[in-house]
Order: sequence, then structure tokens, then C-alpha cells
Amino acid sequence: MLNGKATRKDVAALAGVSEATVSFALSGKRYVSDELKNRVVNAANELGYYPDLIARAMCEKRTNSLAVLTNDLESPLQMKMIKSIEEAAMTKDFFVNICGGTMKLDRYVNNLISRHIDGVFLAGDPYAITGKHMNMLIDNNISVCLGTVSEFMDQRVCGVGMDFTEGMKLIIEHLKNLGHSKIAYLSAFDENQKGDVRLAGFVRYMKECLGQNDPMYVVGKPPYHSTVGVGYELCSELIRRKTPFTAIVCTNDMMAFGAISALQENGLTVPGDVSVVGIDDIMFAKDFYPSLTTLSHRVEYFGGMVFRALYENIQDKGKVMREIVEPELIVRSSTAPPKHNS
Amino acid sequence: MLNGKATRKDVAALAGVSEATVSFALSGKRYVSDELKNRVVNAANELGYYPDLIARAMCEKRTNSLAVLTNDLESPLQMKMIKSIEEAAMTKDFFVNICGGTMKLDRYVNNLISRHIDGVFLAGDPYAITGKHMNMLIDNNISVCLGTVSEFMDQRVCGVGMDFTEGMKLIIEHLKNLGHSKIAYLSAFDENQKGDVRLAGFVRYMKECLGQNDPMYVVGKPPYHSTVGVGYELCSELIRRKTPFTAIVCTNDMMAFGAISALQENGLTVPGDVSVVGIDDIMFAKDFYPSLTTLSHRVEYFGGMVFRALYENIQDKGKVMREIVEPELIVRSSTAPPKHNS
DNA sequence: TTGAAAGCGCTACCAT
DNA sequence: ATGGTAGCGCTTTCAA
Repeated sequence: MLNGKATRKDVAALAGVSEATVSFALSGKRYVSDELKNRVVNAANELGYYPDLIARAMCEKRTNSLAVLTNDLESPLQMKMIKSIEEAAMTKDFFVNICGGTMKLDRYVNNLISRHIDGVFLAGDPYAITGKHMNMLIDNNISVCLGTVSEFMDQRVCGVGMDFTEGMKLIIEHLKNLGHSKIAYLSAFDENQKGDVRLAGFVRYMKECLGQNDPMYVVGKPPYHSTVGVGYELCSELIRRKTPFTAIVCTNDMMAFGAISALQENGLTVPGDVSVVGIDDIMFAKDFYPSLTTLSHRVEYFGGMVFRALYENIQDKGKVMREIVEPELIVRSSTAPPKHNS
Repeated sequence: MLNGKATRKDVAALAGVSEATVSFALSGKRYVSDELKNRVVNAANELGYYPDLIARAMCEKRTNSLAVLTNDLESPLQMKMIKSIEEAAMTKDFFVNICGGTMKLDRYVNNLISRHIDGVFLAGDPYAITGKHMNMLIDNNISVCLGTVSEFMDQRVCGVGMDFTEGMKLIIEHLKNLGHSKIAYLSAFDENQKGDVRLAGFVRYMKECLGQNDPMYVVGKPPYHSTVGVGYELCSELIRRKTPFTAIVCTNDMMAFGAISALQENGLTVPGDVSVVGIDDIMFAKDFYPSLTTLSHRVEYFGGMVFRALYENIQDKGKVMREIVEPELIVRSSTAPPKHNS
């Protein structure tokens, strides 16, 4: 444990073997007799030797590191996702860099390339990253994974997506099973927003499950934020419409929190008078009052898949994984059967 | 723009100069005549040349990268902090790695060293990181910054801390100015928890500002979580005590949200019947209903300071910055004058 | 003012 | 089964 900078040379000298043998004994990439291996391992331990990953990266043109590029580092969902990616990455000794602010994309992309980052997960808005940037990354041998899956994706990029359509089905079936039929949807996005399939799923399953052709919903407007505040606004709007409803589904959990506030301010209790369902299962969902019934994307699993997609593509550019993670409905206490008089 | 891997050699060849001149022309570390410099710059542009940062790191024994070590990647406060550190870092082309899970500390520390990460910010619980790990980092020339400042800190580590004492003063003065005197504090921690100076600050300023020797407070118990749920519990306990109060201060914003829920469930409105103040100014504080009056640590500034402390220490191990960031009270709509009959 | 070349610590190929 | 060593792309010292 000299002064913390033992090199392979020192180990070789102490063990009385060649430098090559040190590498091979430690990596196992070539057979080394037990005796020499022992001497090397002991010498390495004695000196507190760890291979210099920068030097290794220089030879291998690989750094064992990823980056997550996102424009919304404060979003609870993204954080959870980053956390789970990082956890999966660490099992293979990959480090994870975070790149917030999709504004400075050029700068990030240059850095990613110059630093020989092996793979990138593009969280945030997929439309914010241009084809030019994607090509630069891929041309420089960096694996790319998108947080979505579509047939129009570049054939060389991986994708892990969420199944909101199936999710909507789970939500509506849950509410139906509780006895609800007057269900409203609060959408942060309007019909013009491609990319958000939640509203379409809602419409579809209100028809398929409940036979309703004209379900209730309130839509947001540009810039399409899905915050607590927007949930409050949209729910207030819903209440003003005076159309009776016994359950509300929201674009995400934060909007659900806002909706609950609006209901309470109007003297309606949750789930007594109205059941509320969110989407995302963010950290607060479980210990909010009332705890929120919400659609989970199983983010831990999701993050693991993202890492796996990237990892496999790094090992073999031929493997381009495309995976849709099936959601799971987490039933908590914001949903209950409707009142009889409703 | 060959196939994305022009090297310095290529630039030198194209410009008709030596490789050394390429480096110097681009870095400006040595005078290069205007003519040669131009030829180099043009050649570099033409080839799409960017220096290989891994090769550079190998020479310089520096990677221009930091890591944030934290045990709670999902905490909104930490996220905001990481975001602001990353933003500051990017202004100097530093990359930021995230290391969640303080459990695998050995593994992270080894990686940090092997990868020649230049500096580390220890977010999370400072007591979770052992002296052994800190010494390993410092002995290996890695700068360390703690999210706290105390006189007992290792002389070689930087620190950027929050001034909760001053913060409590701001909070209590604000409530006093509104006309409150029956103020209660909901603490996630109890008196046994050193490190949390909020309760002490509360007691102190209830006396100094309001002349009260025995202020109301409810404390948490191990494992001392400060979640929405705990806020709800502690507030419920406060209500059960039947001691009249017109304002509540909470350990953090999440507890404040829980407290507000508990109040509302007991038929008390915020801020009509009770004013509530949080601490941290997390993302949700501003668009919660009601929007939360809370103590901001000015996290953007805080993160900038953390980066600066690390950056300066990296350049010069002699510079060990210790900075206390002064808080700021963000007055929103969860506080108002007390009712007359209270 | 500019060029040549010695490293940095490792991987992996070529010898033995 | 093991050793020697070229080479990765750069920074920087030493020469010219």
C-alpha cells in the first residue's frame, strides 16, 4: 500500500514475473500456473494494486461507462430511472455519467465521443435529439438506447418503452371492477400530441370495457406540462363542467396530486366521493394521503433492461434490443367502489 | 470528417507540421506562429478532430470528471443538487458520475481511484462514509467535498453547508411578523440526533424572538425518516395533544405536505386555520396546493459552490474551501396571519 | 519558433 | 506456460 500508486510494473517486480503475466494472472485471459498466480495476487494485495482503468481504456478503446442524457433531471420518474440504471450498471462495474440540459447537445455529444463513453440512454424528449447527433454517436461507436420503441427508429438504436395502452386497460378494468362507469381522464396533452398514447388508450378501453363512445376528458395545452398545478387546473375545469363522475385518471402522479387537491377544495373526498388513479408510481405516490393507486412502469426492471440493451449492444453492435416493459397497477387507497347515490 | 477517428497525427500530416505543434497550436500552451496555427486549426476542422480525452487523461493523470456519492438518489433535494452541480461542472467541461447506494462503498471507492476521478461530493449521510474511505480517496489525490461544514472535519476536505440555524430564525421571524405566536415544530429527528440543528434553532429563536421557553414540538423516532407519511403522523400526534397552535414548521417540505394532509383531514384549512412552513424548496413546493412557504437553500448556488470548491481543490490541493450558504425564505401561500379567534 | 521523442500503464500479439 | 514489447494518443521536456 505504498503511496497509493502501485503500478503493474511494481507488482511484476515484487512477484518476480513479467508484466504480461501480471495482467494475465489477474484477468484470467491466459492460463497462468497456480504458483505464479498466487505470487501475483499476493504481490498485488500487498501493494494495494488496482489496474489503472484509464490506461486500460486507452488500449481497449472502451471505458466501461455510460451516460444518461436528459432534459429533466428533476423529474421523479427520471431520477428513479437513472437510479435503477446506475444500479444495474454497477453490477458490471460500469459508471454512469449524467448529462442534464439537452440545450448544450453539441457539447455533450463531443464530450461523449472524446471521452469514449460506451453507451448513452436518451431519456427526456426523444424529439429534442436530432438525427445528426444520433449519427455522430453511432458513427463513433457509441451505443444508443431510447426510452421508447417505434417502427420508425433508426435500425441501429436500441429501445426500451412503456406500454401505456395496456396500462390504460389495467386502469379502466380496475375501476370497472370496483363498480365505476363515470370515469374522466385528465390529460396533460391534447389530441395534437403524437407520442402520448394514453388518451387514445383511454378512449379505446372506455369503449371496449364499458361500451362508452364519448368518454369524459379534459386536455391540457402547450407547453403541455404535467405538473401538480396542471392537475389542479384540469380537475377544476372538470368540476366546473358539472358532468357527474366518480373516478378520475391522470396523465401522471403529480397531476393526480393536483387533482386530489382540487377535489378536496370542492368538498369532495378521495376515495369516498371520487377515486383517483395516477401513472408512474413516483416515490411520493405510496406515502401521499391518500396513498395513490397508480400505474407502475416497474422502473427498476425498466432500468435493468436499458442497461442490458446498452451492454449487449456494446459487446456486439449486432444485438439491437427492443423491449416493451409491461406495466403493473399498484392498487392503494385512492380508489374504492363508488358511493351508491353517485 | 473521415470515419470519426482523426488523430493528432492526421492533423499534423495534413497541416504539414509536427504533432507537438498541433497540440500547442490547439491548447495555446506554447507560442505558435499565426501561420502554422491557422493551418493546424483548418486541418483540425477539416478532419473533425477532437483530442482524445482518455489519452490526455493518461498523461495528465486527470480526467476532468467528478462523482457524486449519495445514498438517496430519489430525494428531490439531492436531485436538484446533482443537477446544479452538473450544470456548474459543464461550464468547465467536467463530467459528473453518479454513485448511488452507499452500501457498495468499497467498490465505488476503488472505481473512483482506478478511473482517476478528480473529485467527489459526498451527499447523503456523512456518517456513512468512513474515515478509511476518505483517506483512500485523498491519498489517491482525489478531492473531497462534504455537504456540511464542521470544525471536526479532516483538514483536507472541503465543505459546503446549509445554515439551518439562520434559516430557523428567518422562519420564526416571518411567522411572528404575520402575528403568530403559537408555533409548533414537527421534527423528523429527536434530541439524540446530532447533526440536525433545526430543532435547536427552533428552540433558540422561539425564545429569542417570542420569549417562549417551552415551545411546542413533536419529534420523530429511528430510523428518522422525513417523509410525507412521517409528517402526517407527527401532525396527527400534534393535533391529538389538543394544545392550540396556529402555525407549524416542518423538518422538510415532504413532511409539510403530510402535515397539510393531516390538518385537512381534521377539518383545518391551510393557511386559513393553520400556517405551514417547510424546508428545502423542492420542486413540488411551488405548485402544491396550497403552494408552500419554505426555506430555500438556494440549491443552484449551493451546487455551484460545491463545484467551485472541488474545482479549486483539484487545481491546488492547498485551497480548502469551507462555505456556509445562507438560506432564503420563499414566502408562498401556505402562510398567512392567524385567525382572530385563535 | 518548432520538432523529436520519452513516457503514461495497460492489452495483446509475437516469441520462446 | 511465460516473457518481451509494440502501440494506444496525448503532454511535455529537451534539443535545435
